[in-house]
Amino acid sequence: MPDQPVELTEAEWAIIKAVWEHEPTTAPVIQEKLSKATGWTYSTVRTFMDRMVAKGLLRAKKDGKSTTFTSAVTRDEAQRGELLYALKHAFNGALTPMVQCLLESQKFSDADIAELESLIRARKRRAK
Amino acid sequence: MPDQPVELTEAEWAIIKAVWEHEPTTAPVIQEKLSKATGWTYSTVRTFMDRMVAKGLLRAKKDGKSTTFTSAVTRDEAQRGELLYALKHAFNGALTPMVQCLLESQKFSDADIAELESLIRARKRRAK
DNA sequence: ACTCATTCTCTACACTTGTAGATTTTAGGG
DNA sequence: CCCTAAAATCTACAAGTGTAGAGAATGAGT
Repeated sequence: MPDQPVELTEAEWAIIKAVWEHEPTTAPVIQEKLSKATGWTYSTVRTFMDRMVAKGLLRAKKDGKSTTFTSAVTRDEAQRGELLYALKHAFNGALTPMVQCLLESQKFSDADIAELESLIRARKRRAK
Repeated sequence: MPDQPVELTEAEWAIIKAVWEHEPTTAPVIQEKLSKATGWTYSTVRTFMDRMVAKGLLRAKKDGKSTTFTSAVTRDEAQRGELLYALKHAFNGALTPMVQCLLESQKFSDADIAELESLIRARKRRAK
């Protein structure tokens, strides 16, 4: 588990999502996977990945010709970090207004709402 | 309403929150308000505010000696932007996992949960 | 042992963000 | 009308982020 809340830039999100889906993997593979969506060259992708290793977001193991990368943070940790950032800066740490803002976003379907209700019910059972 | 989703840096959040609380206001006032928490000098605060005007986050009107600033985005817009950013990057646009992640954060009290339930009930009534 | 394609390394550069000093402007009080 | 305190302007710089080219290393096949 990471000591500090995990914070990722936009590019880092793209990279790490690809890594999660393919790990253990290599820079050429990630470049290939992202090239369609981003147009990034090998150099660009590799620079990001090396920087992410330096930050402790990825792990690299050199093996012969090529380098194998794995994630050093889980999807869950990264998601939590992102949410925590929003919570702290935009909502001063208050959860209810945050959820409220979420609910007010027009993009909820009735099915979503139903799902939320069951999430809450489950949560209540667990909390008891 | 802003054309593009509003995105703020950490420093910009600090500034705009102070502006919302005091607007219309001036750079010296904001500096004063933030100096305790941040230690920022007038120059620093003013630089941020000018950049925020350039980005359309604040509005400035020069009047005589000093410049009056007002917000150009509402708290709601900014909050939504932050949430949208998290939703898009961390959750690939899927609301339910986002809420789920939120619910799993240990920081919810029973009262919070109850409040959420009533938010959802309200939302259902509105949606009908 | 040589060559070629793959992969890596190194270097670079522009733009953004965080931070602030130095200097100039200016309005209001004497 | 001049001085001064307050405010503004201008310039700057380090670190971080997005982006990539040029050239070196290396392993696999011949």
